[in-house]
Amino acid sequence: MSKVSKPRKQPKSVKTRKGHQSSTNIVNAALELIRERGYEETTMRAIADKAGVSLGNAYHYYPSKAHLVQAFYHRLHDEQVAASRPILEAESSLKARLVEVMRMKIERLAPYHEFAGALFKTAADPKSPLNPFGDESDPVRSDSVGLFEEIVTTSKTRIPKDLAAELPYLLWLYNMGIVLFWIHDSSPRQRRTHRLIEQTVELLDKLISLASNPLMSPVRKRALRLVADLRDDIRADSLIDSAETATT
Amino acid sequence: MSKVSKPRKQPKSVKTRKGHQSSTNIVNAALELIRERGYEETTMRAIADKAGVSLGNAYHYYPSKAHLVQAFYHRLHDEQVAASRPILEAESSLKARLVEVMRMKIERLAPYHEFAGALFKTAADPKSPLNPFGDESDPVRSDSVGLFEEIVTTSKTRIPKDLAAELPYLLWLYNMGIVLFWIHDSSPRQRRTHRLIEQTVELLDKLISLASNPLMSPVRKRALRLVADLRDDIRADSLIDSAETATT
DNA sequence: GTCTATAACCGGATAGAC
DNA sequence: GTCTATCCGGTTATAGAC
Repeated sequence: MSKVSKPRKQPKSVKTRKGHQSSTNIVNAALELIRERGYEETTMRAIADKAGVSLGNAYHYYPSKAHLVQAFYHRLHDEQVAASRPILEAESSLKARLVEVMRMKIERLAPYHEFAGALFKTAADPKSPLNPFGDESDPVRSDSVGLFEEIVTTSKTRIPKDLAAELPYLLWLYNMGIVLFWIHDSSPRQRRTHRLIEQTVELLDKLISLASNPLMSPVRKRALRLVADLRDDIRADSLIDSAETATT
Repeated sequence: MSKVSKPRKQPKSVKTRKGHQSSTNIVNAALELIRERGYEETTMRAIADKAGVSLGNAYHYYPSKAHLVQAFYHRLHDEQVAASRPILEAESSLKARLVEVMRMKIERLAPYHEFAGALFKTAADPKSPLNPFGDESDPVRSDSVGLFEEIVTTSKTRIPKDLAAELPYLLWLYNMGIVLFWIHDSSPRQRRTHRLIEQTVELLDKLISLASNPLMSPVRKRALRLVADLRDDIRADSLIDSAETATT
């Protein structure tokens, strides 16, 4: 979990040396342009131009603009994971770790705030490769859940076993929620998102101690079972397709 | 709250009788086509054609395709609100009401499931008129919150005052979450979403009684203050813009 | 000043020749 | 693997008609 910058597979089979060259040229061009100008302002034509290939050729390697954006997103994510290392070493309580990691995450996102909406827009489509719940996001997602797992298991805060098992996934969901809020947060330096993080982490921390109370065991168990179900279901999605009529 | 089909304002000033005619022709054409073919398959050209106007003319009345979709969404929403009337009369407990209303909502959404993703996609952009948190969605949103308000206040379930004040908004958020899940739910008849509703409402109900316990008062108060803050902030968003540098 | 229409732009995506 | 030529659909510019 949370190994940084493992080589991501090429979207389309790259057989020749020249092919490899073109392919990487394209991602690099895309990455740079997106960083400079944002998502919508970066046209496929500009990317192809900068990469020194034709438009059609760019599409030969990356089936859609979203796939290129995914590469951008991957890199961002890797940087975030790397940047959490020092935080985990400096802090040992769950609460402090969460606040710091979440703060850092949205701070690193800050330069992209103005076009994050446009980006998020393409991610919202279930069919998009950027959809955070989808198959194609699986590597990033597990990596991210892995980070939260590490935050939880190596923290000095004591947490009931059953809760500890689901907490990483729940925290990942929480982190998605914060990002969603951030996207819609037009306050000066996204101050509101920062406030939200502080307050919700505070609350989360309290809720975790509450949930650890033996009296809460029944509710906790029920809630955790629900979470586990849903988490598995997401994975199952891609397998079902038939049996549609049989169950009607 | 929850008055059905109040006349929605025309997007662009309509001064003449003929203008009014064109304007409504366009929405009607859009509504019908979207219902039949879905969002992406419905082109602006097809809408204009069916409405018997030119493409440019359609844009004279509706500044973007998203605005036309908004009309579709409004109608859907009105129907949902109307359909909850009988449920409120038949059920008096908060729990039963919530389950039934949520069930009904997604049942009515069912015919549009396959293209709901595409639709949602345009709604995800903060700048889109369809963005559920945005100004342009305000009428629908308050209407919807109003429905939950009625569900809460006229239910026989006893709820602490402070919680009751924020609960409608919280339930609206909850309902958005369910829709988000539904969009990604590819199980046969969206069975998983139904299961999710049953289980989460069950849980919500339990949590509400727990939160009503005087021992919980401090946590509850803290959580509610947070919610109130955020809710107000969303509205404030549109007012800020300057002072950016001053706070840096 | 309100409506309507035609023509064009722009950018994501595809076809098909080499 | 690479290119050129096109398609397609949202959007815009602009000019004439009422």
